[in-house]
Amino acid sequence: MPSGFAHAELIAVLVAVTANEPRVMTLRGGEALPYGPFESKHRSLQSGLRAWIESQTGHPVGYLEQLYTFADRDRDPQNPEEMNGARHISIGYLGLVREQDAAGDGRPAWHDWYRYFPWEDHRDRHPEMLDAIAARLQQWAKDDPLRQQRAEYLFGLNGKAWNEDLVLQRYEMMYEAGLADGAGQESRAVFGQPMVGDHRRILATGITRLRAKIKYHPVVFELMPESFTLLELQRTVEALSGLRLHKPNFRRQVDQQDLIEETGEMSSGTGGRPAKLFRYRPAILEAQSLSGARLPVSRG
Amino acid sequence: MPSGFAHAELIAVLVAVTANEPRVMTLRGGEALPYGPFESKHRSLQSGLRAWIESQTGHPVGYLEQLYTFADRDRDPQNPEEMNGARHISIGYLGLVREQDAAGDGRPAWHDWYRYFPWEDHRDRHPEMLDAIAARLQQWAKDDPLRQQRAEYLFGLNGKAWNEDLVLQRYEMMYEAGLADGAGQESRAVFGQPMVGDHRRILATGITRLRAKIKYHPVVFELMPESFTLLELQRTVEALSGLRLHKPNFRRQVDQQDLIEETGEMSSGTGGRPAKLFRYRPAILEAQSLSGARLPVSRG
DNA sequence: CTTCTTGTACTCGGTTTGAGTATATATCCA
DNA sequence: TGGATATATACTCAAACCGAGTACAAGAAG
Repeated sequence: MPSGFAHAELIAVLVAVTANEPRVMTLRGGEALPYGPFESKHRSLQSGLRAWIESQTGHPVGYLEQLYTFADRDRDPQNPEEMNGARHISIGYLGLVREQDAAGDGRPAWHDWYRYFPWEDHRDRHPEMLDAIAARLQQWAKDDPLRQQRAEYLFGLNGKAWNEDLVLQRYEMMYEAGLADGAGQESRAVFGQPMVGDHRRILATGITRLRAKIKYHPVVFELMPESFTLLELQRTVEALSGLRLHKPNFRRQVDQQDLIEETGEMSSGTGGRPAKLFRYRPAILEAQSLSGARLPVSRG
Repeated sequence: MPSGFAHAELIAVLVAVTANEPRVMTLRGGEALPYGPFESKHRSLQSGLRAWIESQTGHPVGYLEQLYTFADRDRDPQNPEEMNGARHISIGYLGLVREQDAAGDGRPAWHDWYRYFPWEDHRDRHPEMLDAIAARLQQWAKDDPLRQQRAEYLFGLNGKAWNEDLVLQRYEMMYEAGLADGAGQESRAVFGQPMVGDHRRILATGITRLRAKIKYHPVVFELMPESFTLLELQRTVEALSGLRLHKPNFRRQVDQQDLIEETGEMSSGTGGRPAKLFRYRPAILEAQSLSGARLPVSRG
């Protein structure tokens, strides 16, 4: 087999938010992400994947973005022989689909993504699991000040602030420390549900990307129904970020962006005062930047 | 050839900044980016590519990041038969190397990247070429209000502000309009030096990524020598972003980030008052975020 | 010693952001 | 019927940040 040839496939992190929980599409009882070889009939990977996903979920993909190409040599320790010398390449994609209506005929299974990363949900309480993780990490790092410092930073220990964007880096440190996968040292407890091969890492990559993206690009709306209340929008962002947001400020931000408009209708009250319904305004192309970082430009 | 097998290679956008000009490494007299099949001997793509680059340039790569995987069917219209059915995949990387000392023995050629995108340099004047481009675009869009609006947004026409981050989107629109490549309609002038296949698009992807990245991650320092003055740092950022920055504000920002420290030495005056020399402080891991986007978090 | 060029410190007003308060309008249930 | 409860929505206020500009310091060049 000539060098330069490889076995290549697509793998997708498909996200939906239902009932304020972020969900991800899985196979094999939740232990694998959907994947498959790509067909050559479509012009671009993007369009081929889009068609495939729609056939699988029965729903159009609102947003699709390439995530990362995974190609390290020891990716899949399960069958190293099968590919007789060729490298194994997976091109990962992140896709957002609108709320799926209760799992359809049931083949694709959607699972709460916090099942795989329980320590990432800081909406209602500080996850207790974090204390156990911190203890194990501290032991792992006890002879290495750099590791300690990094653990503090990544996991918000010793008064450091929690940064919701560091999903992948946290997972990688846990993996290194043997807390993520039973493969190496199987005696001790492992945190979060494992997945096949490196699928959990790929999922972490997807979550990381999405958490970063919602801050400066209005992709959340790809997860919302046609019309929604401001609180529903907020709950969706909270579900993704794993944080509770400050309601008045959230509203103000959304308002300033000019991304939504009233539909004129009201929500059919689910317990409190009815709320105005809004719809997304594909605001003059994707011109908006939900708070783009700035350089100190000079005029003249 | 079974579906799922593909011809795979690496392609690199290698950037350095010399004499306040952003340069990119090229082959074939500046018409191609460096590329090649990957070797299987290294554990990860990253480490293999790193070794390869260092052997080519004679310099260590400071920063290396995966860019994008290009795999569309009609990527390389030059030799569609050669791969008998297998798809052609290129995994693109962005690499930053420190100032190369005057091109060494000359094999790898470094070229100012504005040679390929002359309209992207707004440091000293509004590029005249933009007017010609605007005219051609306006004609191309004259029957389509959406195209018009998008052109205004992308190219800062009719009083709209110029956004330096939209390099790739601008290039893609020009490509669509037939302004980027002589292949389609060869009669009219084409803007910027073309490259082989889709290499120019890949370069645009790299520039886009880098311009976005310098705003929230301190990667600029990978392009700087050991010690440098604040103005040198500013000039480097300006070279990359294609903008002039406001000096006092730039200094304030850099100061606040706590990313650099004085070396104690002074610059050997190149014309004016000597400046303090600074060095990068690998500030407590990559904890810094040069102005991270915020969500309106709530406490409690 | 004057002018040029670059470096460095400071000011000032407008905008954004974090945090909190007050009030409106529904449903639920005793 | 009339709280209690839950949600919706409008304001306030101070701190931080940012864009823009000014003033002055210090070496180099003529």
